[in-house]
Amino acid sequence: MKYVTLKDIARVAEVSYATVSRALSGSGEIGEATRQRILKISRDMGYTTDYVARAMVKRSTRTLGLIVTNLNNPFMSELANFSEQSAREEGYEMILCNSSHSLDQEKQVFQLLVGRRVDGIIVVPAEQESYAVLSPYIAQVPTVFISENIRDMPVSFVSVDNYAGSVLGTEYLISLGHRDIIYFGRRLVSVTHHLRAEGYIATCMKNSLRPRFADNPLPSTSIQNGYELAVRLFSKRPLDFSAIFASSDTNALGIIKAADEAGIRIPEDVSLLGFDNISFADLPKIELTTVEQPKQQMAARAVSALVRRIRNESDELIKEKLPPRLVVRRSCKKR
Amino acid sequence: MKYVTLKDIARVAEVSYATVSRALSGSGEIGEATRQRILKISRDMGYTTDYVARAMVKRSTRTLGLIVTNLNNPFMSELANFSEQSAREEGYEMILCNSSHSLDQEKQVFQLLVGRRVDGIIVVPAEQESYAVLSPYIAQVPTVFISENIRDMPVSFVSVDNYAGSVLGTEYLISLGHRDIIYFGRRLVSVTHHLRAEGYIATCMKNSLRPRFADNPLPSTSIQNGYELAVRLFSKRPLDFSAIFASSDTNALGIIKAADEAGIRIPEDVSLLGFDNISFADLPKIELTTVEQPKQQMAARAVSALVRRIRNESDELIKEKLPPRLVVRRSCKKR
DNA sequence: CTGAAAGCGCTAACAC
DNA sequence: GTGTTAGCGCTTTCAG
Repeated sequence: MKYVTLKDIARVAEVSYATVSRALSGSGEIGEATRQRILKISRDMGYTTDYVARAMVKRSTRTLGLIVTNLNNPFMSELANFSEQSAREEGYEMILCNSSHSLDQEKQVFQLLVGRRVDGIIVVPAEQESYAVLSPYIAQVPTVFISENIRDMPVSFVSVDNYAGSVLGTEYLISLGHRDIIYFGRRLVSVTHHLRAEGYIATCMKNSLRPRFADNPLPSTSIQNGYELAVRLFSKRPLDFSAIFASSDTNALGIIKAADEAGIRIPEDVSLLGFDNISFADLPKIELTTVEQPKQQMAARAVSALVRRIRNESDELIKEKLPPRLVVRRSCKKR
Repeated sequence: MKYVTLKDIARVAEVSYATVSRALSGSGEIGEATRQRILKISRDMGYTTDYVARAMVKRSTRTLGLIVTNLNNPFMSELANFSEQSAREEGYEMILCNSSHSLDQEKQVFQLLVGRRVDGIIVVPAEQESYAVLSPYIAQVPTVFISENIRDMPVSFVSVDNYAGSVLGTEYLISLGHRDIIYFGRRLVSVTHHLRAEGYIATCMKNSLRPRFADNPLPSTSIQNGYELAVRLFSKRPLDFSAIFASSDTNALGIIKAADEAGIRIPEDVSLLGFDNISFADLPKIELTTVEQPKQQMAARAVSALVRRIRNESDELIKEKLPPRLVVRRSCKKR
C-alpha cells in the first residue's frame, strides 16, 4: 500500500513540490489560483498529510502521553477520557499508557513516550518514588503530574485538595451527629491517602473524636479488597461505629456488598461516605454520598498547563490544588 | 530541548553512525566489543530511539488506531481498554478516537489516523452507512470492524453473535416460565439491535409468544434514556408483562432506577435481563443477569486479525462471530 | 510568487 | 566488521 505524496501531486499539477507544500499547509505565500488548483488535485488524488514526516521536520508530534496507574479503576478511566478530550480540544492526540502501579513499568512507558517524541506527558505517579525514577526524563520533556501524590518535589502538578476533601467529608458526617467514624481503606504507601487521613485526623481532634482506621495493606484499591476488609470489620458485633468514611468509592462499593451480606443496612444502620465520585456512585440502588474529585477540571487544567509549557518554554512549575465538593446522595443519614 | 542522536553517540564512540544504529537496533552484524562499548555510551548519554525517524524509513509506526462511538459508554471503554492491552501485547501502541456517533466525525478521525500513518485501524462503526463513508480509506489501510453492525459488506469484522445472544436470553426467560416478555430499547438505526430483535422475535414465534417492543428513538444508549423509556412503560398499571429483556445493560440500569421509583421490585415483580455484561452489572445491589459480549476476546481477536493482515498483506476478509454467554445473577426469577 | 535544495534522525544497501 | 551514502516525505531558508 502506497500513499499519495506531495511529489505525486506536484507531478500532476506541474509545479514544484515546495509549492504544493505551501498550498496544503496554508503557510507561506502562494497565488490563490494555483492554490485552489492544487487543493482540488490533492483532494481528487486522495492525499493525506503525512504527519510522521511533518513531525520530523517540525520537531513536534502534536501528541501528548498519559500514564495512569490502572485503567480498570473507574476513576482512572474517567480521568483518562477527560484528558483525552481536553487534549483533542487543544489540538493534540493522546497516547494512553498504564504503569500498573509498578515503578519499573512506569519508567518503561515513560521512555517509550519520549521515544515517540510526544510533546508532553501527564502522569499519575505510581508511588512517592516516581519522581526520583522519572526525573532524568522529566528534564527532557514537559511533564505534569496529576495528583499531589508527591510531597515537596520540584514538579508541576494538579490535583484535588485531598486534605480539604477529607475535612469536608468528616465535618459532614459530624454535622449529621456521628461521633464514631471509621476511616476506611487508607493505603499506607500512598501519599494521597496520607493527606486524606491527615484531614480526617485533624477534624476528629478539633471535635474531640478519636480517629479510627481500617487500613488497606495492598498497593491498589478495588471493590474486592474493600469487600474483604469490610467483611472483617463487620464480623465484630455489635458495631461500635455509626459511620464509615471510605477512602475511595471503589472501596465503598465493596463495603456495600459486605454490608448486604451481613444484613447491615446503609444508611439505616451505618452511614457510608465515599471519595472520588466515580460514575458508579450515581447508579440506582447505590446512590453513594461522596467527596468529589473534579476529574474533568483536573484533566483540563493538566492539559492546559502542559500545553502552555510546551508553547512558552516557560519553565516555571505549576502547582494547582482544586477544591473538592460534597455530593450528597443517599448513603448517609442523621444519627 | 534537544535529544541525543545517533550522530552524537557516533562522535563520542568514534565510529560511524551506521555502526551505532547496528549496535542499538540489534540488526546487522557487529563486533561484540564495539557493541557493548556503544551500548554503554548511549546509556550514559541518555539516548532514546527516535521512533518518529525510524517510522519514516521503516514505513511502519507500530501504532494502531481505535475508533469507538462513545467513550462514556462503559461497554465502549471496557472494549477500548482490552484492545489497548492486546495491542500492547502484540507490540503496538494504540491511539484512541471517538466518533460520537457521527459519520462526519468518524470520517474525520479516520483521516487523522491515516495521516498519522497508523499501521491498522479498528473501528466500531457509527452507523450502517459507515462502510460507505469509510471505504475509500479502508482501501489504504488495514481495517477491521468491531461489531457486525454492517450487513453483508466486504469488510473484516469481529463481533458477538447478536442473534444467538438474544435467542439465548429469550429462551432463558421462557424457561423461567415467562410468557409476556418485552424487548426493551431497540434502536431502530442500529443493525446490531435489529439482529438482536430478530433473535427475540424468532424465539417468541417458536414458542407461540407475541413479540412486544419498547423502542428507543435515540441514536445512542444511556442510563437516562433507559430510565425515561421505563417510566413510560411503568406508568400503565397493572403491568401486563412479567419480564423485560433490555437491549443493553446501560438501559437496564435505567430500568432499575425507574422500577425503584415506581415501587416495582426486581426480580419479585418483574424479571430483568440485560445485554453486554458491563462491569456495572456485577455491582452489589445491581447484580444484573445478562447476556455477555466477550469483550476481551473480541478485542484480542480484532487486534490479532489486524496484525495478521498487516504482516501478511493477506487481503482475505475476516468474519468472526463469537458466541455469547449467559451470566446468571439475581435480576431474573421463576414465574 | 515559485523553484531548488538542505536537512530532520534513522535504516539498509552497497562498498571495502 | 565497519564506513559511506541514499533516501523516507516533509518544511523552510534562500534565490530568482
